[in-house]
Amino acid sequence: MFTMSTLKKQAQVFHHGDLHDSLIRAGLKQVEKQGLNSLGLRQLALITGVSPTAVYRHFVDLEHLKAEISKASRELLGHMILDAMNKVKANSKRKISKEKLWAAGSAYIDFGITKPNLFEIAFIKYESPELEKENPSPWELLNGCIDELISDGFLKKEHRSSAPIIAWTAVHGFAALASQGMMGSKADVSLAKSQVLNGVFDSLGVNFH
Amino acid sequence: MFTMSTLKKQAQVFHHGDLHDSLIRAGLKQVEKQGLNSLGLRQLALITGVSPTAVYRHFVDLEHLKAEISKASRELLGHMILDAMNKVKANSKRKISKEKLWAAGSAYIDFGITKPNLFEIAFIKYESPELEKENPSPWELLNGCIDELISDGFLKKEHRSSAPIIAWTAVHGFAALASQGMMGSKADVSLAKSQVLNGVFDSLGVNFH
DNA sequence: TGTACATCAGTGAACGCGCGTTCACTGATGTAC
DNA sequence: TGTACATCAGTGAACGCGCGTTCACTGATGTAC
Repeated sequence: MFTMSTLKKQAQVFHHGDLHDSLIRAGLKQVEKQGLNSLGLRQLALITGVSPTAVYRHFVDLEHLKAEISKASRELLGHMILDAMNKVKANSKRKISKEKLWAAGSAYIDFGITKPNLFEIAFIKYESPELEKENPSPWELLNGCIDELISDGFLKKEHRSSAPIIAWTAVHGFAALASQGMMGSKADVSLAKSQVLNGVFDSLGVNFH
Repeated sequence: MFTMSTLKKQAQVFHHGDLHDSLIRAGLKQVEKQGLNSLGLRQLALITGVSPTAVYRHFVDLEHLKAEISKASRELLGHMILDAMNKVKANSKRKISKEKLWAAGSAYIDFGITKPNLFEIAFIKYESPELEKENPSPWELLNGCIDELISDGFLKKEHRSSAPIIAWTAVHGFAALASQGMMGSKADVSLAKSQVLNGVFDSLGVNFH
């Protein structure tokens, strides 16, 4: 009880100290739970426990705030891909670049399925000139995979330019469609997912199994 | 001048006669030009030259109207695919199922690139229980292509179940990303497009060239 | 170490706006006799 | 063929609401001397 009120008092200090990031985090939570259309400046300020006006100290307008939330969502996706890749453990006898690509694609798709609203905001259109690139970037992680595939001798060099596009579009398309529930039941989704990932490897001329 | 005023008078009759379809057409035009967020009930009524209340004679609410516009957009996509397929002319010496699949995929992608806002609304989530299936349906056209590919002997029967999913996700993913301008310049897009379509044929085990 | 003061990061009230929807209504159309 | 009347498809005014943004402000913090 005492602790609670102490915490509350801390939350009510005049200077928030971390409002910029807090707003972005609140935005991610709000979108994930209530969908993209529920994202508003007043709504976000309310959740964060701050007046609407305070937002303008950190973002020029709602558009810019949304753009940053979108970027944060892409970074979340990047982290999930990275984690999945890192879980593929090296083995002195085996080269793991193929497994890493599979894991990356699988994580991308899972993000779309399990967090459809975050997936949606990650790829909205917006105009915000002065935005740094996301880090980690899903696109760059994918390109890293492709490079490894080549240096391990699994992928032909002449496929270097087309490989990332082929992999990205297939996996992105699947994630987009599945996140809208257009791929049927859970079992259907699971089967279709492995079909698509196998399809990617086939079109890269890499034998996964 | 006289004709103009006659037309205007006709437009001002009390009974519109075609309001249901007019609203959907107005919706498509509005979305294409001004984007999905500009779609409102009042806005649509204004464009159509009718009071906001009149809309409720034909749609239970805005959600249902949006769902019908979305469906109409999918049908537009279906028509573009169908037209592209029909332009592939039969030749007594050649079987054209491969060319038709290529044309279908190409048309799907072109729709995403040239009409990004219509592409967006075609695949939004919505809840509308009592909606007939779109006709022509892009998904069914694709499946027709696959069947032809098999009966022409180009595609193995064991690929029947995975083929449409592989083709759809790749083409849809490309269209979605390109429609957001994430594929770079026009030349990049054109190159990437043929890489993706070739990738689809490769993963189906069909040699296009 | 204490004080004056500039700067920073918030508040609270108010703005105009356009939205979706409801209400009571009315003009136009179609139908039965 | 004309008339009475039910039904259909619109109108116009009003509702409450929440939105993004602006304004003048104030409390908290950091810094120079």
